[in-house]
Amino acid sequence: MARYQKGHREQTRARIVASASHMLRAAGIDGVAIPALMQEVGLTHGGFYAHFPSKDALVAEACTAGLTDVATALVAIGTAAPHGAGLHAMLDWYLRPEHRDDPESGCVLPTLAGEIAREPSEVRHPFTTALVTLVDQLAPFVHDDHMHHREDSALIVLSGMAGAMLLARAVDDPTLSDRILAASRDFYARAFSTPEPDGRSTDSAPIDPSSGEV
Amino acid sequence: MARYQKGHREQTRARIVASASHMLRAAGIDGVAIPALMQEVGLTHGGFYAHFPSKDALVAEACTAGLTDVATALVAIGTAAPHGAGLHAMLDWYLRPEHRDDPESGCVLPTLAGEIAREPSEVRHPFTTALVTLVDQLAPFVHDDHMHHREDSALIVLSGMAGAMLLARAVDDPTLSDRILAASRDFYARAFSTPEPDGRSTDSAPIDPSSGEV
DNA sequence: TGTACATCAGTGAACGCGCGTTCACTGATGTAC
DNA sequence: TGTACATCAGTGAACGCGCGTTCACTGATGTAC
Repeated sequence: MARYQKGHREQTRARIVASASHMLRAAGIDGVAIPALMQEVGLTHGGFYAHFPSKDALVAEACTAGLTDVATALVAIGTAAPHGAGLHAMLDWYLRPEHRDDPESGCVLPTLAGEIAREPSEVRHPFTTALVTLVDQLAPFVHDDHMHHREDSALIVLSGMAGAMLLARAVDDPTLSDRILAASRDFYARAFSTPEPDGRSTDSAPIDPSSGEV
Repeated sequence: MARYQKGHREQTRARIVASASHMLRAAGIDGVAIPALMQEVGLTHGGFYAHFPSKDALVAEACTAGLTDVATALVAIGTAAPHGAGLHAMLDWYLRPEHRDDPESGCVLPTLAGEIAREPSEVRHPFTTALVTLVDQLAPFVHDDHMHHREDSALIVLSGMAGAMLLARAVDDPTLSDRILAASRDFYARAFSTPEPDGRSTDSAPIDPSSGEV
């Protein structure tokens, strides 16, 4: 073995987490085996336990990392949009068919939240912390007349998007799947977009949703 | 072995499907092993393959059965509610904490849809058919000013409820979990309830949600 | 009425397989003296 | 300057285990003649 540069170990660890984060979204927690993961990273499986005490520890970290990635992407898209159109841009980005067809690089919630609910708190606790952070970052982009707390509205939009993507992916019929996404996109945009000074809602032009992965 | 009464075989098959339907919601598809399932039914694992050609075939049938159960329960609750308050009653029933805490007897969507998305069409196709039926049954209870199709509104409510339950179960913090459920309940009730003749929406009294399992 | 055989739901040992995890080992470099 | 040893990321055989599935068998009953 070649001698390693400083920080090599940390880099390897980060590569394991990044690969795991993508493989978990694609195949689910039970669908990812340590040997396959380490092969993807370019190492042999034995080395895994030099970096993580158990598969659960890796799952906890990879899920959290995936959720943080979504948060970053959503905030970037909301911020890049014209003033008042941030939520609309986020909805367009999240609920587009390309996202549905690429779960590996997409939001963690539709792919993994169902399994996370059955994981030990070692996984669920850091996941919860990351989710709260995501909700806090979403809140400034969400408007609602009736709610006192923007975080409530952010929770509703986030769970609504996740639920729509969940069903759109589970369903066998492409037409129905597209319809779930389109109907939800329109609905949440109408329900939560910032009203213009004159009182109408902002049905602003859609933002180009073709930018890269989460 | 005792000789069997007429229809015994069909009854055994139905018992396997019913047990599987509950066990799958509790532990996920990968979390249910054929030996454990057959033990639950009171038989040995070898007999399984006299009833089903494979685990996938059972999963397809059990998921569909679970979804049909939810449809039946929701329609019963919506129908029993006072006129115009059906959706409100369904939301109260679906999004209550007791449902969150008893996934085994609850809706299939938050527990299994994420895994179903990765299953072969042998599973996804019958699931889709059952979902369409559920949406058609929900549609009469849903009202919306903006949409032309009630089925779109029903899809939105259903995916919104599933998404809220998905996150409420994944999260580690009971207060946050309750908050997700309560906020979604209020929001969808406001957004989709039938308007009264005078134009106000029906914020009717909550229906007793203490009735049995799905 | 008696005997031989078919039926049929269920049994349980056995199969190959891949999993998570452990551990003795490798081999290139850094450090002590 | 030379030698002995420590360090350290990674290797790969091996462990016990439980999975989905197969299959020869059981034993009580129904049916043919």
